[in-house]
Amino acid sequence: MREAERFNGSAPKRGSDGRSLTPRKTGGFVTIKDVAAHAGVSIATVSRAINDNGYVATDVKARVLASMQELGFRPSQRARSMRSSRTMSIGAIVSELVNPVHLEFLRGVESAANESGYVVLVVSSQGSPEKERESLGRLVAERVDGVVLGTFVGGRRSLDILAEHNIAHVPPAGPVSEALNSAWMRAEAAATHEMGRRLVELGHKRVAYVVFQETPGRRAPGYHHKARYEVLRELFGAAGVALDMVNLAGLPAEGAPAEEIVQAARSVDPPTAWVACNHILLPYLLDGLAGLGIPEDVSVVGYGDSIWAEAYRPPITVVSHDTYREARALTSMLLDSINGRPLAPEGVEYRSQFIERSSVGPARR
Amino acid sequence: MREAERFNGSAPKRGSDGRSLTPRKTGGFVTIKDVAAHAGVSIATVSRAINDNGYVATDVKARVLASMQELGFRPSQRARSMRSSRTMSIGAIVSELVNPVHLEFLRGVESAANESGYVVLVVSSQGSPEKERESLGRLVAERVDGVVLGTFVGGRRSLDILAEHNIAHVPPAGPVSEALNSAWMRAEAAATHEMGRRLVELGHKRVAYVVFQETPGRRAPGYHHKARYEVLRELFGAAGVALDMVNLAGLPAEGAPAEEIVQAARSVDPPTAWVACNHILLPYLLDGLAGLGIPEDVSVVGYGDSIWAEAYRPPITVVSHDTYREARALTSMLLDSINGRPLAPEGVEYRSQFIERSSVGPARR
DNA sequence: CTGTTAGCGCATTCAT
DNA sequence: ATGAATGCGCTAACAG
Repeated sequence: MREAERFNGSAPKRGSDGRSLTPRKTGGFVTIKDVAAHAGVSIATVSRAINDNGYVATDVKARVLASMQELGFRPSQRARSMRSSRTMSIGAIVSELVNPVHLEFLRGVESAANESGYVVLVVSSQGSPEKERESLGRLVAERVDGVVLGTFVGGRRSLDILAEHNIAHVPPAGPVSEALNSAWMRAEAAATHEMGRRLVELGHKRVAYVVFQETPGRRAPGYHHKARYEVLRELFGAAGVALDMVNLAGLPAEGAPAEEIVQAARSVDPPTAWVACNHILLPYLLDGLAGLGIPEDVSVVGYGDSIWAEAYRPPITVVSHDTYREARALTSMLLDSINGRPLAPEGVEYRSQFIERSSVGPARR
Repeated sequence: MREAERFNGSAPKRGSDGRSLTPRKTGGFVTIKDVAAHAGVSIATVSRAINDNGYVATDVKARVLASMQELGFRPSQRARSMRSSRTMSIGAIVSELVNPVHLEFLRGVESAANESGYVVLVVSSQGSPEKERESLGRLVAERVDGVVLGTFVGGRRSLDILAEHNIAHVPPAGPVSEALNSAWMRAEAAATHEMGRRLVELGHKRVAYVVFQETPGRRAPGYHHKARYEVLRELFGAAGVALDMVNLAGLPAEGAPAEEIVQAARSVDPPTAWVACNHILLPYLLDGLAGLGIPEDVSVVGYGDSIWAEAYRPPITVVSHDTYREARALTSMLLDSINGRPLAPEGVEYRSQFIERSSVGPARR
């Protein structure tokens, strides 16, 4: 049997022609009215029974619940939101769905949201501020109760969309251009500083910091790596260590190592330590450095940890933080705010850490 | 400034106390009524202007559009769905948000959905059939127009939830217990067969197939690896190669290699080739095999590709398919069906491939 | 304790 | 070409 046939059979589409003249009868879903009729009560009673709200005689309630079961009734959350102005949904936005760290983020958001009965709308900006605004607009149209910002690229203008529509969001809007979230930034800066000091200690004199190049249409989630870069620049400046920014035009093509990395590694005075600003860059960096011994020839550091970084030989040194935990905490905070619950006074606790593994060693002389 | 304070300031919650006496005025969103008042027309005219539907005088239309702009009006998709029985949303369900392959899947779903103006609700089952049903129930409550099944664990009973509510879904429901999707399975079986033949050819006499152990509360997305295992068992049976199933109780703890793998590798007659049934298992497998030379001592094969598998030294041989492309195609198919568009007669084209890299070599004698 | 009613935001029909 | 009125499914106010 062909695929398409089986598909058709399994999923008859509702309201088949796109333009029936009368409002379609809710696409064949069981409604509260059906339940009311079946149980021989009014819809108000059904509503009360569902929500355990107001007075309902015990036997009546039992009858209603039985009818619900039998008919397979699921109250429409959409209809509910019409009245309550709560949609029980939140949005999560990330720049691109390619970085395993984003998956950690989504996992955190989803788990915290689900625990509180919320669903998560996932949208991405694909690195484009324009696309980002479009995606946020979609979340507005869906009237999500709040938005968790993973990575975002549009800066203040994007946030204004949410502010304009009075949609709660985390992290809170600070001066985005400086640092999205100062607590996060502080933790990250401290760990970055620690990492930098270690490289200095090991005698590295030239360090490469690998980032994605920004283009007009495609921006990197800016506040992260720029601030880190500043930390390193300052530290290295004082210690007499050169810091090269290596810009990748994009994700290298399949099988071909990144040209920019290969070039930099072949230069007259090549870096003896390489830092990938981004977890997704790390494997590409490693691929680009193929042939060089780690850490005999070059040391390697990544941002963001994963089982792969740990399983790599040698295991890769990273600066990382528990994205899952932080996303969970951030989401809980958002939901607390939405529901008027008291917020934890300390906010989300960010803990970046420098995890030294054997990919880092003394600079080659 | 403390986190919580900044947060509160940035996201004033709407309808602060949980029980205002009158229906809340839509949480402060601009409505079609506001636009109508501002433009000095009726709401019907605004509606027509937005949707380019029916007759609207050109100048009136311009005025309405200007008012929309000025007021920052975004039509509520939720209110729209009330009438149209189309929510312009679809659900995507995966077992767990940990496997990078799932991220590829979500990326495919999201991109295809967005192109058609749909938003994606992401839910997970966390490997539990019960949780899966709950999550699907949430999607039903949200009245999604369709669901893309990534991995799922609840079998027929889960699908029945969708069928009961007449919600379109892909892949189509076949006899789940045998194979969710025969086209997919065929492609996967062919590539698996090729991989197995190669191992035989290289003289391997004992092969380990590493999977996650199922427990009552936690099931592996079954149809994948069982079917593959069968392919290998048959092939190896004929060739006189032993096939060991190595069950991992769960994800190994941080830093500690999986006990089950270490044990099997140390046995009297250890496997000379190892196959990870799952991309997320691969790094754990590599970690567990640490100390053994690849491919001198043991050969390694993974299911599902990623840049990490490629960047690993040696690069890891995999059986993989383009999850992103397939998820996109699957989603497009779902949307075509929902919108009554003709379906591509051939359905989704699945292409599994055996990608041999240097992690596979002759069996050690 | 229960039923009737109004209205959430929007698209649509029917009058004008 | 436009406006008034209706109803999608549901909850909450009010009247029995």
